[in-house]
Amino acid sequence: MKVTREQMAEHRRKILDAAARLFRAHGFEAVTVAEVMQAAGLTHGGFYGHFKSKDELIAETIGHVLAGTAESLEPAAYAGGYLSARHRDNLSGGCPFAGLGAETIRQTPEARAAMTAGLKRHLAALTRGAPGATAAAKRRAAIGSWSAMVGALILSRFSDDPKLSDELLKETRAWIAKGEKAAKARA
Amino acid sequence: MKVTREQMAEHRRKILDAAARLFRAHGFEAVTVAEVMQAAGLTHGGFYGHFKSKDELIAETIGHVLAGTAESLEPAAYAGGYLSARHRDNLSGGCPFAGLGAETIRQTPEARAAMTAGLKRHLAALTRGAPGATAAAKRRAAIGSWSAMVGALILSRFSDDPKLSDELLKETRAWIAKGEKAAKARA
DNA sequence: TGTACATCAGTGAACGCGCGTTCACTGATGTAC
DNA sequence: TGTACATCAGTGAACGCGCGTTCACTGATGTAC
Repeated sequence: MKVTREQMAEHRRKILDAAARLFRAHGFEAVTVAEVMQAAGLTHGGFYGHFKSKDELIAETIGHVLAGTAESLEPAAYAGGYLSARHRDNLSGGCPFAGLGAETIRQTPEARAAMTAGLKRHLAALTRGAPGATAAAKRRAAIGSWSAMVGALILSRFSDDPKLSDELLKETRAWIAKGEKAAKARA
Repeated sequence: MKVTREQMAEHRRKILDAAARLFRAHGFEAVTVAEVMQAAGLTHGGFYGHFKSKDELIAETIGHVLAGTAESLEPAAYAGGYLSARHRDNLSGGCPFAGLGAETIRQTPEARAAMTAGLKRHLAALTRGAPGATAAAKRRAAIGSWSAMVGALILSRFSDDPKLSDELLKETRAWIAKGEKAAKARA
């Protein structure tokens, strides 16, 4: 049955929220449209009233989950939470770049564009917060430490040896902190 | 029809080679058993004479593609080829950790174990080649720079802006080289 | 070494299943008067 | 403001398709004698 405009907007938000969690937990391909709709409290048939296709949902979900980035992020401090066991073990609420970045390569141009736009905003925030004598040095520190965070989180997540997994997080945190300390001394 | 034992062993190798290329190019889920067998020059029905299931193929393929690691790798030098446009654009022949690591989280325990074993060997080689005053410093440099390589490759691959994509590779190379130079000065 | 035949790697049609998507229908909404 | 009805968001059965896997069959291999 028909619902109010406000309810429909809320349904759309719920679908995107559910998709954001399910995609990060299981990947784009393994999650079905019916699962997303059930998680949103709806039936699968209504999906196509909100989105043209599953591919459109994927692109919209990336934009949705990456909306609202911080203004400025200090890389070493940010790495403290990012490279934590809590974040590693929280797939469905975790970083979309680490969870879905590799899969996004094979998605539609719209999905890649949404992911790229989010990455640019995130790097801008890290660049603002990074130490460094010059703008180029700040940018370099932001890119280097952010790449290390994403890589370490992915490696630590698939590692089935808990000691190695923890070591990857801890040593990458230390590596980023060391680079930052050196940059601060120079600045 | 029956083939010689040598031919059967070669067929198995061809299946694993084809799977290694296809999985890296399109991911574990998007590649079908029939596609792998066709790429190996066989028909899909014969697949189950070589492997118990697609899941077993996945685990065996990871072990196959990660077999034969280098003895010692110097991180900054290794990053030169790893963080290159050539490697970024070569999905099917590229690094399995970057291409399949994130997806491996949701695969069977056997697949994760094969990936973890390969990562340990790779980190050992990078640790041997890394600069540093102590064993702990070498290990830290290996983990930090390797995480940055994997992360930067993934980010550069999904980025649809060529300038950003190139910048990610270049700045991460520079970031790793800078860290290495500082470590060498200390050692 | 040569022959007879049991073995078994590979073939290709067929299976059951779950997916993305469609569609006829329902009934509350919200607009025209 | 109240009423009549056209609109349309959501439902759930159904669709076509492609997947992983099975299986009866084929015919070359390789062993027993």
